[in-house]
Amino acid sequence: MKYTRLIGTKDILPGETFPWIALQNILRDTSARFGYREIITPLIETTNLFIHSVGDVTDIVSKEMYSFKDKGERDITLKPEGTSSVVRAYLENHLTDLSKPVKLYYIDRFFRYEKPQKGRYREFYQYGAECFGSDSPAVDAEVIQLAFHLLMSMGMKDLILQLNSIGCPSCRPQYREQLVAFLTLHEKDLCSECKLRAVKNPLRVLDCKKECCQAVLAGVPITTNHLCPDCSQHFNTLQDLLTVLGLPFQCNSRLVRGFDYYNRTVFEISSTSLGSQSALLGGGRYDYLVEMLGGPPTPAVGFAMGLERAMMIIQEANSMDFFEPSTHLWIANFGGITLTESLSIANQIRQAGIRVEVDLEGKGIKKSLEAALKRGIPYLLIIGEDELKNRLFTLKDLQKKDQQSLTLQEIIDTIRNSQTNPL
RNA sequence: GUGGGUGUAGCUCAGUUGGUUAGAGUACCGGUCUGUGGAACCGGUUGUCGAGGGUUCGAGUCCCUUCACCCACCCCA
Repeated sequence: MKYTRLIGTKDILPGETFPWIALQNILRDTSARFGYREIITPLIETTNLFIHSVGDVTDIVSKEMYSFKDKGERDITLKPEGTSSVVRAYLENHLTDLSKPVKLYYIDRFFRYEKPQKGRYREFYQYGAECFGSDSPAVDAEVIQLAFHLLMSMGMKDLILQLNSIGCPSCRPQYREQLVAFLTLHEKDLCSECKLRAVKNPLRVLDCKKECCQAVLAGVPITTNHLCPDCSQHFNTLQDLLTVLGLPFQCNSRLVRGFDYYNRTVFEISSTSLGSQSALLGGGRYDYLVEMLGGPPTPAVGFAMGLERAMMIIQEANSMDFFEPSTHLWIANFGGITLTESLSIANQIRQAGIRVEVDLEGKGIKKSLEAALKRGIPYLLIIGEDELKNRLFTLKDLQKKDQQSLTLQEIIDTIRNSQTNPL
């Protein structure tokens, strides 16, 4: 094979595209039901945007970005995540002037230089929702409600919501201090990576899965015990709201996120029916990011969902019905004038919204019959010289196995009125 | 980045202790068949046996290297 697809990329083939589109339809429809509006941002951004928003000590920025210089010597990066771009566009296009809260969503593709495995690619699709301009816990609750609504519209079950609060600039420093003190005390028992994390990004130590670290973490100071009164109240109100809304959750004091811009609420929804790559969706509050990127103080909440993993669950559970439009009518002909006429008649029938294909090689009835049956096409139209004489064509119903001589209009009516393969 | 598994036709797979020109099914194309049912029969195309090197008179088979895919770790969605 001379050319092959790049590692970690995927072709979506005929037969697979329609489930994707159907999934996107669900995402758009559900988002609209919550008042979210779609935003489309460029695939590329300046590299600094991600360094400043996601954080330069995160794995994504430090080793997973597709970055390059363009011919104008500009530093450019293929988007590794969506929130940074949305915030940039929100500021650059003065969406700050819209009445708050501003609710946006995106369906986009992103790039991360990671080792591919099940449900994870280097080029991947994400849906994301972002809500700007309110620090009310009701926004957190509604965003989580949207997340559940989306997943359930896809027919998903076995969902687990994990919830935590990681505080704000007025309470996190103190917590961080205690955490670092604790980690320093137990430094010798931590794994080599966590020894580094303890200095650079101590919160990340909390979700290390290594046994040695887990043992140490048994006695670790817990974020939710160190929240300031405002954060604490915010977190409690959110939990009350979720309870009232009937959204089941587990508080997990070890839950943290991989991006630096989060504060207060963080959450993750996973599915027990996935293997190791079980996280379907994750997000949280980022009240300081807009300001960090040069905008006015603007509290915000959001989450992102990986669509490959969602597709895997949907397909395994067979939980969505996909309808791919397929051809209604195949036209058999005998070449020459009958082929020319077939092309012309096909277009007349298409005007009525019917999906028509013509035997472009004029190989006669037998071959067309086989072709139509092989493709599962329900109707076959025969256009030969006999038919052309009196403009009465032979329409075969391949399911009922009968045929009749009809005018063009009668053919259109017959196909439109049939229940198979609707328009 | 680390570890394990797998690579033979578009797809599913045979291929003996190393032995001639690498096979089957399926798919695809053509014919029987220039106006009627998914068939049947006949014929045809497709492989650098993942790639490179080594051992050998001889390698799909043994050895080394490498690449890709799958799975797990890491990380993330």
